[in-house]
Formats: sequence, structure tokens, C-alpha cells
Amino acid sequence: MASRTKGGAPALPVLVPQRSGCPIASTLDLVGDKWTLVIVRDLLTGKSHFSQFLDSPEGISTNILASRLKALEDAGIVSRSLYQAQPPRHAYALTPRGEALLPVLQAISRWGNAQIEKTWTPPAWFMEKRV
Amino acid sequence: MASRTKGGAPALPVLVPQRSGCPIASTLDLVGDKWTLVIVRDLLTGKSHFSQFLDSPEGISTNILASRLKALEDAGIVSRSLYQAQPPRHAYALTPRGEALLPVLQAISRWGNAQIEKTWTPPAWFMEKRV
DNA sequence: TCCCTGACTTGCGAATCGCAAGTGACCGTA
DNA sequence: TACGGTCACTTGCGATTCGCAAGTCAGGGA
Repeated sequence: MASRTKGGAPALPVLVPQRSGCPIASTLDLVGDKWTLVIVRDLLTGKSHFSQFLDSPEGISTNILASRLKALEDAGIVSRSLYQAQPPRHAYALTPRGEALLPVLQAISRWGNAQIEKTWTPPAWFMEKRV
Repeated sequence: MASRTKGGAPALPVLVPQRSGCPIASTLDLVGDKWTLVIVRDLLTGKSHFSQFLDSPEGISTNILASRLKALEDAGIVSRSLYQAQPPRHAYALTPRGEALLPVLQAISRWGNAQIEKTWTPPAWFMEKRV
């Protein structure tokens, strides 16, 4: 039986080689690139369809989006569900594990807005949201 | 004259091309890879010399470490200072901008420890630290 | 029947990663 | 003085990833 997280839910098994047991390093093994957390941002702010992610201002490429969504699904951070049979269309959503990334995104957003010029102010509802 | 951050300190000018004005995306433009925040972790937990970073459990390569420290210095997140003239040796330290990443690292650590198997519990002093 | 759309996949050149060796300044020892 | 070792990098190079652009396939509409 799968071991449990500290909160009692099944822990994410190790899916990619861990460089160490450090929780920071292990998290970065999963999400440490320029696009993955941008996709999580879009999911947290209500997007769920493939074309909606393409419309984000950063201009992600379709092969990168598809590949990152697959990796997030494999990591149990995102779920993918059929919402239309013909033609088949999937909705993406954050799992509870993915939703738990909210404080990470909020902390990054706060730092980025405070420290980097030419960044817009994140919406208050996003910064005040609680998991 | 340089524009100011919301806190009044000089804002980090845009040093790498921004994909958008989003503070999350802009932060990831700087630190969105597998090693940069691991180095920041090591700085937050007291390391300052090149060989100390090499001793971390993840086993970073010397060219990657050198290249990431340079990028962090260029980004104003890390400072580099001579502490010995012969032979020349430098100490690395977080700038106030770099110290301000602490809540980001704490949030990542909390998520990783809760959600990923085989991660150790981060030390209480680290999780309770305040900038 | 034909053309368009959406969600991908593929090909390919460019960029990055990371291993291993090399470099240069310096130090210690014989 | 000579030699070998150490440290903080740099370089070379093969492997991997990135990302642009085109292609594919199933489906839909005129």
C-alpha cells in the first residue's frame, strides 16, 4: 500500500530521479523549468482547456504545452477528463496536490512583483485565496 | 534614475527578456530551472564558498554552479566579495533581494515535504525564519 | 466533397545540460 | 628551485531539451 503524506493523503511516489531527499530539490525536479508553474498559474486562475493556455500572454508553444501537461498529469498534479466525446475534448484541472501549490505561486508572485520592474500587480483575490 | 519597487528599494531592471508582465512568469525567467533555487537554499542555510555548494547532496557540476552564481549575481540576487587575496577567494551572499526569496523557498519546502515521498522534514528554524 | 478547426505529433536546428578534462594561480614540501 | 597538489573555474563535446514550423488526424460545417 502506498505510504501516506503528513496530511494522510497518499504521497506522490517518486516519479523522476531525485537528486536528494530535500523537499525543495525534489519539488524542483518536478516543476523547475520556465513553463510548468505558469501552466499551474493558469489552472489556478480558471483555465482548463488546451486552447485557453495557448492564449496566455507568454505564448507557449503547442509541443511544450502538451508535454508539460502530460508531465503534470503523470506527477498527479493535474487531472485530465473528457468533457466532450465528439470530437474528443479534455478539460484539465488541478488535483488537491496541485491546488496545494497555491501558496508557492502566491509567494513567487509577491516576490516578483516587489523585485522586478515592469510586472503587473497580481489581483487581490489571487493573493488572498486560501487552499 | 532607476524606478523604485513597491517597497522603495531600486527595482531589479529587466535583465532577461520577459515573456510577459506577470510577476510569476518574470520570476521564473530568472530562477526557473532545477538548480538556481537549490543554490539560494544553500545560501539561506549558511553556505558561502564555492566548494561548500559542491558538497551539497545533489551533486551539482562545477560549470553549472559557476554559471548559475554568475547569473544570480547579474540579477542582483547574490553578491560576490573577495575575502582572501592570495589566492583570490570569493564569498557569495544573498542581497536583500535574494533574502526576500525566503518565503518562496519555505512554501516550496512545505509543499514538497507534504506531497513527495522520501523527502526529509525541513528544519524548524528554516521554516520559522522571517526575512 | 472540400476546407477548416483543434489538439496534438514530428522534424529539425539551436540552445542548454552536464561529464570529464584542462587551465592557471597559488601553496606546500622536499 | 622544482614538483605535485588544490581550488575555482573554463572548455570541449556528446546528449538532451527547447521551440519553431509544418504535418497529422478526427471531426465538423457549408
